[in-house]
Amino acid sequence: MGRRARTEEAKQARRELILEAARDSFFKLGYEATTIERIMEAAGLSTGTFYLYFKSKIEIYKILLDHGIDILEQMLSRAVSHPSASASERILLATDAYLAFYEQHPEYFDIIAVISVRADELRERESSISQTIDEKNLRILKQVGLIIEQGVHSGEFRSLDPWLAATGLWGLMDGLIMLAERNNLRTVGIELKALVKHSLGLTLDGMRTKN
Amino acid sequence: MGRRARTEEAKQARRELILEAARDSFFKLGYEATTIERIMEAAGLSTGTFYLYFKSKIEIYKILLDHGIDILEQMLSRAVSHPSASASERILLATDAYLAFYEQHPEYFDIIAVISVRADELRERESSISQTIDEKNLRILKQVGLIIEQGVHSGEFRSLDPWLAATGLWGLMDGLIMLAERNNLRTVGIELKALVKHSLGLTLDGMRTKN
Amino acid sequence: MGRRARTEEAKQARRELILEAARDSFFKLGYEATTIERIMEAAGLSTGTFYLYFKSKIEIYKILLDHGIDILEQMLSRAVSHPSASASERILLATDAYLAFYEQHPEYFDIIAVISVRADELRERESSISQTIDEKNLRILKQVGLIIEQGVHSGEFRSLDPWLAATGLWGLMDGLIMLAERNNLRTVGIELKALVKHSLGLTLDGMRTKN
Amino acid sequence: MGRRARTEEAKQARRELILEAARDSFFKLGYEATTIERIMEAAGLSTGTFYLYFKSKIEIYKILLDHGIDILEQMLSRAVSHPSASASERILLATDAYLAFYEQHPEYFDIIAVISVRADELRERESSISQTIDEKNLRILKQVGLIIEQGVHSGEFRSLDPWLAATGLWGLMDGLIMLAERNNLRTVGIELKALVKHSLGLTLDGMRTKN
DNA sequence: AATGAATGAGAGTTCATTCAT
DNA sequence: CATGAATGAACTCTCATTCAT
Repeated sequence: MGRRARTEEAKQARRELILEAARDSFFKLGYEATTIERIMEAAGLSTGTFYLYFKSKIEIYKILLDHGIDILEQMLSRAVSHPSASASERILLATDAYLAFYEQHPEYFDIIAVISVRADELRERESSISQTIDEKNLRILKQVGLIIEQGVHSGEFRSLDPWLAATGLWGLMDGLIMLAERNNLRTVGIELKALVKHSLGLTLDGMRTKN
Repeated sequence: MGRRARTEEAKQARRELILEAARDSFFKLGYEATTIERIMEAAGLSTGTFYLYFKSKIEIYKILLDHGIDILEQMLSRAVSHPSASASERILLATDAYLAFYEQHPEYFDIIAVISVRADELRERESSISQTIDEKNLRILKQVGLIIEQGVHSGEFRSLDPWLAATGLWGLMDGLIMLAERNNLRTVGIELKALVKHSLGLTLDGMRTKN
Repeated sequence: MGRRARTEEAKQARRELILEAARDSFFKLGYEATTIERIMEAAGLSTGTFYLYFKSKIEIYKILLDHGIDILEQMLSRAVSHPSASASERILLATDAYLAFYEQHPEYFDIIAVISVRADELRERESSISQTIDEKNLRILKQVGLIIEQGVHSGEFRSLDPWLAATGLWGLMDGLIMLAERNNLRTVGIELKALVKHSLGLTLDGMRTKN
Repeated sequence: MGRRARTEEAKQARRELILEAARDSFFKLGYEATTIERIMEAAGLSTGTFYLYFKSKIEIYKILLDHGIDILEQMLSRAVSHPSASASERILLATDAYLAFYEQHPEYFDIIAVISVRADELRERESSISQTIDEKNLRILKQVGLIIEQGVHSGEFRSLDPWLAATGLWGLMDGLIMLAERNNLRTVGIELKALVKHSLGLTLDGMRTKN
């Protein structure tokens, strides 16, 4: 890449470069402690160039949030699309995918779930992005909801509100991973995977039809 | 209260005033976006006065964190001390207490659960407070763990690791309330209480002995 | 002493108490780093009381300066008043007195000779005190000048301007002690007393009549 | 110079500009009373720009101290390098150089000799600079010591410790100039040059071999 | 298009001084 | 008289953003 990104591709590549640098820094230092200068130094570019590609610090954060959710959505979609599997199995696949996302993209997970920026700031400016994020979040939840619905239909799960159940399941996953994030698990000597397996097992058990 | 807090009570009242103002601001804006000037303006006092009552910005934050956990612990202890109740019922009492804490002290909940300060800064200065907080957190978890243990002993629950289950249960509660916090529930038209009841029902069901 | 200084003596004693505390702090921490609160804490009084006895921080500094010069003047007068001694001997007595002043009242010496306050600030407000200080300084110099004059008259010293010589002698003493103050001597392994003796010896030798 | 210093020279020039402004302010107001804002206002730049060129307030002070000693050292070296001259003459050349330094660079002299910063602060941060300064000070003293040593060897001076004598000579110079600095001479109607000439004459006379 | 020097509005914190008690 | 809580201006330093180059 030359000093100037004349072609559209070169520009895109440069944009990507900045995004990566920003993602790493937001992950390592959090939103407030991340400076534009630091991002651009990591990207091997100058400070001013940042504003050629992004409008503001908060904008790039939102874009990353958006990216993260995109990746998660894709990982989930792929995981869930095993048509042959039972609903329980597909839910396990989905939660596994969530865990995998956390492990493979911890930076994105942090940005999505821990959210170190105050919601206000996130909403204030350029609310269009915020809306997009909300919509994507919803789409993910819907996927899980659909699986549960099918499980109920097929008689695998007892009669329950698929939406409620999906939301609860997702809250559970978020909550557990957050415990891990805050190092609260280490103190107790519990491993995240075991915890998820255990908690999820209980919940799925509760969802299944009793005979 | 006069213009100057001469008596010990007046001083305590003023301290409380500042704490409240700080709590509100930390809740609304997060740690970084909260400024001393803003806190003191809300308290109707001048900036310099802050340092008559507190050592630093991070100190007041830790104190609030500590307060919050204290309140939560008390609410939980009171709720859990129904000796006659079954394990399930006592767990419901505990989670109800957690929800009540969230509803009655949302600012505290935010400070405790979302924790918007970088962990580093929280640990760096005056680490004694950080330790206290960690210990209290653990104590809360232990209370829940004990209930489960008793439930296992009494045969109400099937054989399971009380610690794992308690941690999972707490993660679930955190996760669900956080969804509510982020307004994710409103979009889906779900109420927090219903969600908690539902999710908890499933989990407890999974924990119970099957015959 | 009671909580209130009703009698004139009690007030004077309190004034003295504050002055001592201030002197110690100015010596240990310098002018800028000394705070009124610290002074009054050391004096066992409250901050506000300071302004009952002194107009400002700079005023008390000037007063101490004044005190210091008073003490020095007295020590010198006493030392010099050996009427029987030769001029050289009396000069040695005077310089010894200066050294003794430095050793016995290092705090005062520091305030007088090192002068950590900018001259501007010293002159700006209430110039009357500054004038007094200047006058006293002059009086000290005059004493030394007189000794030299007598030495010249008696033929012990060769013909020289007593004022010039006195000023030079005093500058020498100040300069040497300042070297000691700045720890410059320690690096070179020289002791102040030896240095003074040596330098003064040379100068006095230069002053004496050659045959 | 344009509004922005793009080239390396322009940057150096701007750095110099700030250094000059700082030097003047340190000279006029002392270390504590000098503010970054004031320095930069004098330099015609904004406050933030200061930190583009210097790390901190104490750093720029140390740099100036260093500069000053450099200039003095050079002036002395040049003055002293008259190989043909006698030891006395070379000492006079050295002291003349010191006086010239005081007259041509009074701001630097003040920074070097009066030293208005508490030694602690000077040592605390980035102690390497402090060491350099100490070393340079020593080097200057050594130059004078060498001259005296040669004078003793050549028989021009009587047997005396060159180090002691050099230190004493330097203390004398410092002391005399400081008298001038504090305006103590003006009151007495003495001119610095005359005073130096006189005092130095006496001392040198004392150092010479008597026959 | 790219640079990075410059800006300036704050940030947290300190402290001489005031004044209600 | 004495107190010490309260003030608020001033301090050093940071950083998102701008804009001359």
